[in-house]
Amino acid sequence: MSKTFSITELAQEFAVTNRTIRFYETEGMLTPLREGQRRIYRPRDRVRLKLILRGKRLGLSLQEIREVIDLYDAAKGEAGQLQLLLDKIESRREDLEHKRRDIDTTLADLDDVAAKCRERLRQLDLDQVSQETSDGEIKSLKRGRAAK
Amino acid sequence: MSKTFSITELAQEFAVTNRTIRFYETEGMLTPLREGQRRIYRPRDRVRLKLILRGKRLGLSLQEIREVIDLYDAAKGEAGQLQLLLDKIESRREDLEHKRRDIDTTLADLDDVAAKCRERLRQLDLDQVSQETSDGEIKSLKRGRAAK
DNA sequence: ACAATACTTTACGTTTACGTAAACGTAAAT
DNA sequence: ATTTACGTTTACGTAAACGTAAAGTATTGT
Repeated sequence: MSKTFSITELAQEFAVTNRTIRFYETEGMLTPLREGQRRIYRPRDRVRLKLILRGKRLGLSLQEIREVIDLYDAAKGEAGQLQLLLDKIESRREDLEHKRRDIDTTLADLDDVAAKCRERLRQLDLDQVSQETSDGEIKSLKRGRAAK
Repeated sequence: MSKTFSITELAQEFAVTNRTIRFYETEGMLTPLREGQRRIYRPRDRVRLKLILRGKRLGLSLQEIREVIDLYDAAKGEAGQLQLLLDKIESRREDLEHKRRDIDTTLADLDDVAAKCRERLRQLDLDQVSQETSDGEIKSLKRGRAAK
């Protein structure tokens, strides 16, 4: 009923190699069906791959990604496990929020640098204009006027 | 005038090994002064180390981190370079914002799982209470009532 | 029938980011 | 004087995450 995918389809959709997808399988992170020898990926395999790649973008190791995915799966688990699970989730949340703050800080820093950049560009423009109006033509680009 | 640090001070402050700090130096990412044979780290070295480690938490490779740091340094660069620099900054910003969205998505997912978790816990509690009131004591934990 | 296409397994190679051990230098404390 | 603490260089080792052939299988179009 629901759609399935070949290895190459998935590889292309997510811009990874077939080898990478097979590797994730040997690591027990994907479990496609087989049709004879060929791998058949169901939507749930695709979701998993998506989770794996998202984790990678965040700099998680495959081991950490495995743990995250286990969190999802563990939602099937029973009581005693549940509190432990909630604890793990909380800890993961703290890690992610830390990363979020890192990102925000970095973005602010980049803004800062970009602002100084644009300022400097404006300054160079002005230099040029005043040279045009006072000189009638541009001789050469001034260099070395430090931005303090 | 301004404070300096020994390698171990820095290592402890940021919870890395001395080896790691030396490694970053061989990679040209840190350039401490020397006092005889010993390395003397200035505040700017400390800032760099902080940038490096922040980058690592975000999953950047040392190469990528180098490029980010170059962006900061390149703020000394002149005109022709400036636009190119702004472009690089913009591209890095997009990458970070992508990661931010990834994080938000993941946080939302985790919330979801946690919610289902708590719900299931409440359910288990209720089962237990009804068993206590109807039975007078707890026989065993029910299992297998799928959450659908 | 046969070539092309898509997929498979097996297995060794590679890069990154350090770990770890060996052997030694320098300065302060006992 | 020598132990202790802290640092140094040199160099081989290693785990993670794939890359990259090599050689075989299965299906599909002509």
